[in-house]
Amino acid sequence: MLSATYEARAYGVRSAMPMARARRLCPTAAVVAPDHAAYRAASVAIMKIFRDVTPLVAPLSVDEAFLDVAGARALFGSAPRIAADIRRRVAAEQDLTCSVGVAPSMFVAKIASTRCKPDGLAVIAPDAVLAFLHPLPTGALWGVGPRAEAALTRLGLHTIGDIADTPVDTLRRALGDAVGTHLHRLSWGIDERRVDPATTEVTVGAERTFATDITEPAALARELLRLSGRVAGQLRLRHRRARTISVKVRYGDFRTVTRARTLRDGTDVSQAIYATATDLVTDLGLLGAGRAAAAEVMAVRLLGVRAGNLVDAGGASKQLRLGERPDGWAELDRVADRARERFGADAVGPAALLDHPEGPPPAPPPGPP
DNA sequence: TCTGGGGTCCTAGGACCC
DNA sequence: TCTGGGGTCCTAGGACCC
Repeated sequence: MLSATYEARAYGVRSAMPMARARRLCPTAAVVAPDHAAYRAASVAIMKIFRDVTPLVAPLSVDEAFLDVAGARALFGSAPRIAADIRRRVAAEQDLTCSVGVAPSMFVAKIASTRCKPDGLAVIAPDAVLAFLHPLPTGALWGVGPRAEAALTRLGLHTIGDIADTPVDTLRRALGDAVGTHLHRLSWGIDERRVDPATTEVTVGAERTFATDITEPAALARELLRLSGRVAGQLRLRHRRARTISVKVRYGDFRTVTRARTLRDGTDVSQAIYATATDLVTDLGLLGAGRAAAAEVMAVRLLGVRAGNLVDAGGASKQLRLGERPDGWAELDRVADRARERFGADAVGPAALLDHPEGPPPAPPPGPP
């Protein structure tokens, strides 16, 4: 399940909850199929409203962004005034409510907006920051999840004020250097991060949880091919290439492992990513000749492919090494991209992914298409 | 209560180099 | 020949966020 209304949340329904459980908790709930295209369109529209105010917009997700309005005040009035105007425009143009936190720093604005949801406006003036923060529970801090909260509780710390009154070395011992130092600074309202509109992705990935656990090598290989194609497509869309390919496997018992390999050159080629991913999964004993005896093969619940160490694709194609010949896979991707552009996402795809439940495994990596 | 899918960042150990 | 320290890169795992 993707999300839940506040009425459903009153029954204990949360986002990311399995559908069956959500229905159990709230049998009267209406279930609506998601419309991702509509969400994307609304997202683009509200981000444009933000950019009408300032170029310093850092999107946090489809429906959230940080805005630095310091320079916009001369034009549009005080920060609270700007916030109210944005809320009005979003309501008028998109028929959506939104919550806005106004504060001297990003993390205080974030906490403020969280606490005035839904459809609220919270303004925390600079001299009110500590009075606002210190009574809040430690879990309200951005970056304090269940684990860190438990560790803080073991130290007898329950509020942000408690963190502020604790020596930073105590926090570092309990939570690690980075987190300990960071939380202590936040507890005093110190956050030097600036709104940076130029952030680019560090990794691109795709993963899938199976409805039922998979043991069939052919099915695993097919999914690997599909995921590799999606990742490569995202890379080409962003004009990026990846040097590191990693796979993620979650077994039936929820144990999760990752394996990664860094290549000499960055790639955005479906087949290259698929070949590397296949190698990594083979090394785990799930595919190929080294596959463990059938009885020992763990059922796989989730399979993922991720591309990291991204570099700009630039204009030039990959340097061919001595004795190396272009193999046609990159050209195949380009042709397929153009076909999908014209005829839709499902226009072309690997034959191995055609809809036959027990189809043959995809072609092995090497060899021209 | 058995847990989506997209990400970010941190830690820790090992290899390698100066 | 041995030793130390620092920096960088890579890999694996884990916490956390929306």
